[in-house]
Amino acid sequence: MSEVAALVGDRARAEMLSALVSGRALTAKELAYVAKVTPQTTSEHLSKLVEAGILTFNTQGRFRYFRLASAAVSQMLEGIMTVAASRRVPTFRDPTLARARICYDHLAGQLGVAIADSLIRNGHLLLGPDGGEVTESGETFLAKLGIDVKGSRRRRRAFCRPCLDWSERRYHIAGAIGAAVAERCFEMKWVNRIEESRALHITPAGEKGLLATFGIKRVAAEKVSSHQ
Amino acid sequence: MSEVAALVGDRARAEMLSALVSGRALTAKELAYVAKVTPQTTSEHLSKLVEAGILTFNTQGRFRYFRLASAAVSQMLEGIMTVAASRRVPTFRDPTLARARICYDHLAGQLGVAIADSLIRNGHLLLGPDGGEVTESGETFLAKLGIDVKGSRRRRRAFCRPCLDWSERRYHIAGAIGAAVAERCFEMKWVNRIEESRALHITPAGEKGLLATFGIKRVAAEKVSSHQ
DNA sequence: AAGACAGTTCGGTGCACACCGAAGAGTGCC
DNA sequence: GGCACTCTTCGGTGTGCACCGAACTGTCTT
Repeated sequence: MSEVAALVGDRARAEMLSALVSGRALTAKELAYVAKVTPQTTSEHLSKLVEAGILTFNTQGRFRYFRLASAAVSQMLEGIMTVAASRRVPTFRDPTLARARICYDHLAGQLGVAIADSLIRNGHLLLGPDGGEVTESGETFLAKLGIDVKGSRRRRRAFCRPCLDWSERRYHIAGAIGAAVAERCFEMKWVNRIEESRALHITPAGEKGLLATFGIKRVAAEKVSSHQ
Repeated sequence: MSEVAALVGDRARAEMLSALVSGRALTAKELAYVAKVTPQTTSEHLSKLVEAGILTFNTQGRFRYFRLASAAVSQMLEGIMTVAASRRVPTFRDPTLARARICYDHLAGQLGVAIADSLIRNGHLLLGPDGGEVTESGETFLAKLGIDVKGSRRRRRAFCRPCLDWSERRYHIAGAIGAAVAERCFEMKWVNRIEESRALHITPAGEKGLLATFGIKRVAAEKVSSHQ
């Protein structure tokens, strides 16, 4: 256990892993940039992480694209982040990140929690610490958005999993259905990735769509959450 | 994130934390013993872990009893262990640990998985990566064992949660109901804690009871699991 | 074939920190 | 009060390892 934790325990490697929780595959040079170390040092770090089964890569020409090796790794990192965040003063280095961000492959932050809330309020979703489920009305509702719930359900991975949000300290939707919702939001250009970050930008079309679909009024305008 | 992971990343501290995943509260001296370092060194480690919100302690006379600070910490450690175990060759340092052990406050290892399997097979329990639930017939069944399912359900903590077993690579029951089952097994003297370890010993009464109740024939006799 | 660029390997430097011995503070028992 | 015991604080030592510069391999471009 200590070997794995020690790998995550290095500042530079932790920065690289945080960047990869976005689910994207990044090249060694990009990772060097986010970790603020030279390519030589990055290379050492990456080979250790691959050796330990935390990352995998595939080579395309002279580029090497690194990504998290498994969902177990992603879950481990979320676990560490949750403990780390629980200690921190409620000041976020990046308020954009608290507003809307990507968490491996699904939406998180105020936006992720707001979507989950809206679905729950309207009887489309059940979500608790033990797990989650989409109701029949939810299946119909999401179909109108262009999401194939039955298809998601058939996939091997967890279908609907609660994910504890480290900034909001509440649950948002993960699993196949969480990924499907996020994918549709990208496709419809409701949200854009902000370069070099897990943060997301909500487009004007997104503001409209989110209000019309989920009744979400500008997450940006919401006060910093009021719990604890 | 890196600070928290770095704390777990030290060999001695990781040994202490592993010992505490058993859910028991241990004194500084006991932790010094499991970590194989002097009391002075242990004291430093413990104060760092408390400072970081990973451990808490309560003082009783001249003793200080340390325990994990929260369920989030426990979940983080399980996550790290899962990733660490996924890499290891399928040789366990301690086969007793693979057979039956305590995982925070519930049963794990071959025994934990076998109990979950039996309950599922008989329609008493639903358990998947997304969560779990006890059925009506399960409620009746567990009541006969002396477990108050409704009472467990009312508790604030997660009621029935899947926990990925690092030795079996399959799910066993965690959450309030998992803790309740474990507690009853202790009360009925089906299993005993083995000193200084998370491992459990199955008593002769336990062998009988487990066979009669769950149809489990000696987990000790089972072959080392056949996956991967 | 030459140059540009991505990534790796090697060798050396410097710092952070785990560790222990010695000494001190607080508690319990007789 | 005196002694035993648990735990902590302080100071000094040793080492593991992150880091970089320099040099090398491999791929793409022109």
